[in-house]
Amino acid sequence: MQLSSAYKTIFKKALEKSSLKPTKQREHIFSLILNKKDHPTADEIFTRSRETMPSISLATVYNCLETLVDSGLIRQVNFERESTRYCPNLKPHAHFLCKETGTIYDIDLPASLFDTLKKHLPKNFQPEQIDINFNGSIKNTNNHS
Amino acid sequence: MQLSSAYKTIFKKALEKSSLKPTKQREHIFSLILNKKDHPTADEIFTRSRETMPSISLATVYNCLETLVDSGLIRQVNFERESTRYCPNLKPHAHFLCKETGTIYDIDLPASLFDTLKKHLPKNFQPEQIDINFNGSIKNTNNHS
DNA sequence: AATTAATTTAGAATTATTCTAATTACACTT
DNA sequence: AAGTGTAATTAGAATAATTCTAAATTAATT
Repeated sequence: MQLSSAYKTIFKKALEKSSLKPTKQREHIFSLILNKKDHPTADEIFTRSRETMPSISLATVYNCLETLVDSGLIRQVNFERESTRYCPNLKPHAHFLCKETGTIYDIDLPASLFDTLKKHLPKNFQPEQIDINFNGSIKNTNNHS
Repeated sequence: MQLSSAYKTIFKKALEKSSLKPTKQREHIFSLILNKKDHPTADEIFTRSRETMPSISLATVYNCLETLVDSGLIRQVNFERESTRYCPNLKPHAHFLCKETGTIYDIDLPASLFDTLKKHLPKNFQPEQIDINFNGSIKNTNNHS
């Protein structure tokens, strides 16, 4: 579980901007989320972390995730009141939850669509974040051959 | 806390469609949400219910809310993992959470915008629901007079 | 080496929600 | 009107994700 040197720089810069330290644990968790982009929960991240860093605690996982989110390195994804999941994709996108499998898919969207959305707000409303969540199912496309 | 006769019909029809009964408790909670459209939590609804129906239990409030949502009479609103809130507005709209006051605002959106969003999904993705949540702050518009 | 501040840690506490099992209400039959 | 069966309500226990607390560790600085 290694961070490429490019991401290592991004990681350090982002944390230093808020005068936070690029610790082993923070880097470990960040690399884990980057290398398997499957929207894991804190608990899943905890389990995966332990494989290569057996001494890490669940509280640390929560702490690190919070600092990574605050530093803008990852995003939170929430569907209803399910466990919070984490996403390293920072491009403008929405999420689609398949009700049958529980899988979350990233749906890329043009930035213009977010602009259009913002235009529907009253002038004095200043959005910091916009979450767009679909949920539904994924149709089987067998071609009856 | 009375349901208008128009809403009473809607209420009964919606429940009967899923062969559920239009009980006193269900009607009470529905009317409460309709008459004060402020996105209350289950616990707030519980407190308000007790004022006029002191024997109702919290479990019943949760049960009733679930049946009302399933019957399509109200919608759930979730921001992060905060308590679920409930909304009687069934028109296409988004929600804006003001981080300073905690107030949730309905943001009306044209149905066409939801259609546009759907067009960005892969063809075999079938959305049942689309949630759009803004959060941010509301700028003070004093005119320095 | 000593001091300080930040981070990590284990485990307890919190809190919204769901579950369980008993009771009540109600429609339908006799 | 009494009995039966099913759905709904109820109180309280259980669950589960997350946050809190206080102690221990780490790392940087004097």
